[in-house]
Amino acid sequence: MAERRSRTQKKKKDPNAPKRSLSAYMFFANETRDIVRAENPGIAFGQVGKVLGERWKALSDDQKKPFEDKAEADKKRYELEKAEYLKTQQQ
DNA sequence: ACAATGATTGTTTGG
DNA sequence: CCAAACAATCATTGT
Repeated sequence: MAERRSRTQKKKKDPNAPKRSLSAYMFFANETRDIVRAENPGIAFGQVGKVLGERWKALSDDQKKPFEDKAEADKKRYELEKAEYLKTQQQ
């Protein structure tokens, strides 16, 4: 159910498309990518991705908290552009 | 009002 | 530049 669209635009949604915000995983990845790659010199691209995911959940909910916190802040960012987009499109 | 959907976010490496 | 694997997201939409 709900197949993941391999990503990369596929369909249009909105005229200005405010784009949503990032996910905690993105913030976590920003830091982990450094670690994972540091511990796995020469690791393959697809492999790192998997290892990353394992690490992500490997953390305790409290550890993801800091990441969620950033995701939370990013969401606000989206809200802002969304408001602008709505305003613009309404005009 | 409620439910489901879709679209999106960022990272990794390599030709 | 783009591709998959990884996870979250969560706002928008339609009836």
